[in-house]
Amino acid sequence: MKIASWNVNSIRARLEPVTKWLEKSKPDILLLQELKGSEFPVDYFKTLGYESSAVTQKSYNGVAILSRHPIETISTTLNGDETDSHARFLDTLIDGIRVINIYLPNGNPVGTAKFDYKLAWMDRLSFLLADLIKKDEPGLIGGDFNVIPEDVDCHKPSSWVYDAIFQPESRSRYRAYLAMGYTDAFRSLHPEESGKFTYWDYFRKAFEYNRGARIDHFLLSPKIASRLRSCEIDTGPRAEEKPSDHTPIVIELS
DNA sequence: ATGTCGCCTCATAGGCGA
Repeated sequence: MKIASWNVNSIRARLEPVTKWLEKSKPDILLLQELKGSEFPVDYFKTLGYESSAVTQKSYNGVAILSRHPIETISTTLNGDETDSHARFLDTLIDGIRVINIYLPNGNPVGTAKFDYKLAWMDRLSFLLADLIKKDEPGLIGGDFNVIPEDVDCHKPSSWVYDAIFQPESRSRYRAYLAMGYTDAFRSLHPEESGKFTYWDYFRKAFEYNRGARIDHFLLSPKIASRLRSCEIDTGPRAEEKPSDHTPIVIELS
């Protein structure tokens, strides 16, 4: 079972790259973030052989799951704040696995309500994660976490010190997820590797110089972690014309 | 501070979010 996650920075602008990548990589499941529009092309992906479930919003955010297997949508909102209307969360059941797609708030600039929202969102997510552990469910949470877990997960820590994705408050919450028993799929299989990123700025030839950050992750619940066979970052799409600023991360489960 | 995208509109330029 091959499962991938990709922040596409507008599904409309990225329809060709996504199609090309699906046909080449043939994942069973693809988690998409930053759809950036009210419409999701359900029928189009159906012609490519993928079922879909999407949570959309005008202009901003938006998450979707494509799957070759039937999708049971469990929830389109993250518990804990009735006033939160952002399209950032999609909880599903596919082939007996809880598949949760998140677009965690960026949180910049630090010191504003946006950063408070990010931290509150991370706290709300922790309750769901604790629940999955308690019920001993096979599940995974994938997506754009907007968190650089460790210094090795960016090209140069000093250039991120004022960024919300690098703040101690963001990173300690991410580490608390791991302390609960979740496995960071990429890091567990590549414990020492540096310079492996999923996101690079559009500016200043960041990709060419590999000045990026590892902020797109798969967290595996204890019940499913032993099934992890591989986790790789596919930098191919980032090198193409008109790319997203993120590139796909791919896991394989036995 | 800056750079570059993609979105939207009090729309073909500028603001917002990333």
